[in-house]
Amino acid sequence: MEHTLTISIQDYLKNIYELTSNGETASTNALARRLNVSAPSVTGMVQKLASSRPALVEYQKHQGVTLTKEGKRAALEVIRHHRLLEAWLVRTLGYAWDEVHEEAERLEHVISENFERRIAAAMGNPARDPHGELIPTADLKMPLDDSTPLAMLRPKQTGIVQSVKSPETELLRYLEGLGLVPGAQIEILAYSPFDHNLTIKIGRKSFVLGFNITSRILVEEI
Amino acid sequence: MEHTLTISIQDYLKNIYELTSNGETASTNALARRLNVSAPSVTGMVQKLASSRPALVEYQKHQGVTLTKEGKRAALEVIRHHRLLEAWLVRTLGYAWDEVHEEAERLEHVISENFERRIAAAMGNPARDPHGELIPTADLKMPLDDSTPLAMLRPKQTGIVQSVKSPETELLRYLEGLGLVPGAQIEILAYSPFDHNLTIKIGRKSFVLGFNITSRILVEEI
DNA sequence: TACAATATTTAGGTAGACCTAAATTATGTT
DNA sequence: AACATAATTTAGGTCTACCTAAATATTGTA
Repeated sequence: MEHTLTISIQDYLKNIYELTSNGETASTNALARRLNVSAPSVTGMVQKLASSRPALVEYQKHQGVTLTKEGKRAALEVIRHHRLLEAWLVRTLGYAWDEVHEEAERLEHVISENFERRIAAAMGNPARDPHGELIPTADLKMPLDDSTPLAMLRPKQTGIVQSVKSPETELLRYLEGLGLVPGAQIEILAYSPFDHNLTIKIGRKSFVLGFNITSRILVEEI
Repeated sequence: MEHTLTISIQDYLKNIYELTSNGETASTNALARRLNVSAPSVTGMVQKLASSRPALVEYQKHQGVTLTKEGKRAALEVIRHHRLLEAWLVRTLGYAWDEVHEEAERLEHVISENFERRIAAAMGNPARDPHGELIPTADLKMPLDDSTPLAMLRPKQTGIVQSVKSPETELLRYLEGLGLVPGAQIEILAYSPFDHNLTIKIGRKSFVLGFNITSRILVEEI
């Protein structure tokens, strides 16, 4: 029952997990974009994953892909590795939160279960990575997330930043400069309905962010 | 001038380095055995490495392989990664000295220079790994090793164990049980010329080891 | 020095993960 | 409802790193 999952396959599963977390299927094109691979390559791989036994994905021509139970487990394993590694790199090697992604991206595929257990234990089994993202538990369940996208908040509402979903170094640095990091208290000052810009206050500073950014930040309303 | 060295190539170079450290060329068969690969596969890869520009190995049909300057640099880089990782795993994650090899074997190919620098600095740039093997310096020179194989010592001689060259968990555990680890003080009690067995004393215990083992242990004579 | 044993290489394939170009299916308008 | 556009798949390759079987060198020894 044990597959040997290649690095490529692990990457496909991880990305399918992320694309389907909203309940929709993952399209060939969307996957191709994320994986930096051509669309035909995705079709081929997805066909293979669907016909492997046990199947890792559910797939109907032209209908997009979803993960099977086995595929989801494997995806969560990779995501757990990734997020634990990010936390580990920040906490024990002094990496900045914007430089861990790339390193974790390569390490996630090669660490043993032993390594995983050891870093998790050494950190006291953290619930979130440095970007505030939830870390799947050791038995591979993704904890419930009760946060809302910052983009949904309106003037007068306040919240605490939970997580920032982005692998882009530049954006992360920019947000850090604004103080917009997990844990920060924010208040919405204004909303412009046409461009979906929000004016946000943190401490005494305030600034305006577009939907592009606010949709990628999750907050806990208070 | 920057090659992209695949994991396979890195493994070839590392093993060629080790096989040629005695000044001889590395034979196709010896490499095949170490890499767990067929002899024809080695021939093919070695031809490729010899004709790449810049060439990573020197190779003449039927004459075995040696590393070029570039190949040696690349090999030392991998070996530095490996040994730093072993030290890191033991020191910060509490791995036992006999379980680090396998983990380091996979991680060595994917860590960044940034990661390498950080763990080296965090450990204060250690000179040796947990097996006592010398770690190539940051500028990729292998420090001189003034130690002698234990197998060369004769009764009355004493020394301090420097390193144990073996990836085998069982042997390492066995030696640890005997107290034969880097740093241990030893004295030779007896030598049998026919089978090359040595009787060795550590603390109050003494035991007999065959050439197979004594040739893989390096000591500093005192 | 000749020849068997051993080491190495050549020849011809395979599997995985890609790619481009061309064909097909879906979709969104008008 | 028809058709252009976009999304997806099929067809046909490539490249890397393997493999086995067969051919060829090298070597040690009779």
